[in-house]
Amino acid sequence: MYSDFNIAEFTQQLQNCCSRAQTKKFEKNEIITTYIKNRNQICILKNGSADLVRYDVNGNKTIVETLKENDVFGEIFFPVKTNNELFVVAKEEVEIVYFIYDEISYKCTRTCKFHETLNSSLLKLVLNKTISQNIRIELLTKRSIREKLQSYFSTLNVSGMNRTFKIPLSYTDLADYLSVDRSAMMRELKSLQEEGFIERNGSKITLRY
Amino acid sequence: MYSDFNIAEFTQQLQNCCSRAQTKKFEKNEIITTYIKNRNQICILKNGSADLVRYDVNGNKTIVETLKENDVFGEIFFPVKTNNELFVVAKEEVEIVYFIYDEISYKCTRTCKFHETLNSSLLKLVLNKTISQNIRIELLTKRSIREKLQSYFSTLNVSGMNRTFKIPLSYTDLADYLSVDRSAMMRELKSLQEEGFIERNGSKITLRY
DNA sequence: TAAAATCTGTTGCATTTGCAACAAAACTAA
DNA sequence: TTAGTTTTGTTGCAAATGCAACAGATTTTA
Repeated sequence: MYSDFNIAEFTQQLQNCCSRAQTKKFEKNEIITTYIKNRNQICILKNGSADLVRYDVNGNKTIVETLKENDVFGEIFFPVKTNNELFVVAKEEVEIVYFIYDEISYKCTRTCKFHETLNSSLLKLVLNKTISQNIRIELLTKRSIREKLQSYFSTLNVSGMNRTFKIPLSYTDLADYLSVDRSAMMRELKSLQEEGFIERNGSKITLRY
Repeated sequence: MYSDFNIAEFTQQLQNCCSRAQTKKFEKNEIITTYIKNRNQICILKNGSADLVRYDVNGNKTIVETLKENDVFGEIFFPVKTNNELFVVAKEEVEIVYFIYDEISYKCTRTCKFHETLNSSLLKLVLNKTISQNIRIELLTKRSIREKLQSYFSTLNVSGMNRTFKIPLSYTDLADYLSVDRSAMMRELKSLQEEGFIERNGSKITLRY
């Protein structure tokens, strides 16, 4: 929605400003951050991709969010009191910019031009996040695995043009993202294929409806 | 998290400012807004309660959000392109303040003190919304009805002190909120009771674990 | 206050989903 | 290149969930 907002530029300004924003690199499979303390931390993924993951008491893994270039994440988006172990894992080499909201927001001397537009920029960032979350919520409220898959496919097929696409997750991860059993999901994929709704070749899917 | 932020005061300022924010009242069961156009509308519930509801093609009802006093909602939080019929229904007499984000944000003459802090206030509002959504997402990723119920109960029992509380929804609505079948949910409530995890008296629940 | 509408509680049965397990394929690291 | 690890694909079976239906309780409306 806020495509007019240039996040790359914003990130650049953030790094130049006050030295309060830091950049850090991570290797594949490294843990970027754990959500424990209440540090009001905000992070922006400059490049690469990552998963926000939760394990519950039974050892069930859930991929809470999939993060790609220019997505924001951080403790500030979560309630202070949480029972769960939440962390962000790099899926490839990534670079992130992170800062503490309060530091950037209040403690800076409001002299640079950047600070005047800071809140407005952050607002756009967070509004975009809200929209993503609502899409996620819509998927999760779907009652059956079939509907969840269809909902997921439709997000990959945003423009409605590319009826063939590659799933950017392993099927194991996809099940953890849809919050369903993997074998049941595979079964459903098979049914969708047999009933002619999709064609499937490895991680490549073609919609046929 | 941002308890320092006084939303009542903010709403007041909003109404005084530029005449661009409007107030409106609705009776119980009236539709407050439908999410169709992309008006970048933001609403604040001044008092009362409401549900953000979706019906899918099969007629399944989902309560996407439950809204109470001082909660924000509006089209701005949803993707432009949506397949679903989304609307907000008043559960009792309500009063809302609404405005179009772009109008407030850009078109005002930036002379009043209010406008200087507008973006920062909106940011806090939206950050709080993000947190609520993450709590909602956590609930929805729970794999079983039992876990969903427990997750829901724990949000009602935030302080951890009031182990007895009244469910602010009918059981019919609760099922639509958890996105599960009502009879299956009732069965699960019965099991929880029989196994001694809860006591139940109408809409009053006492946690026993 | 009576009638209508909605909600609660419950059940039997069908369907879906989860679990456990395993072999084959694909990928990764030494 | 090879051994180890992870992913994919599949199945049988158990458990959970959904569906349909209905009676009684409760609430709303006329």
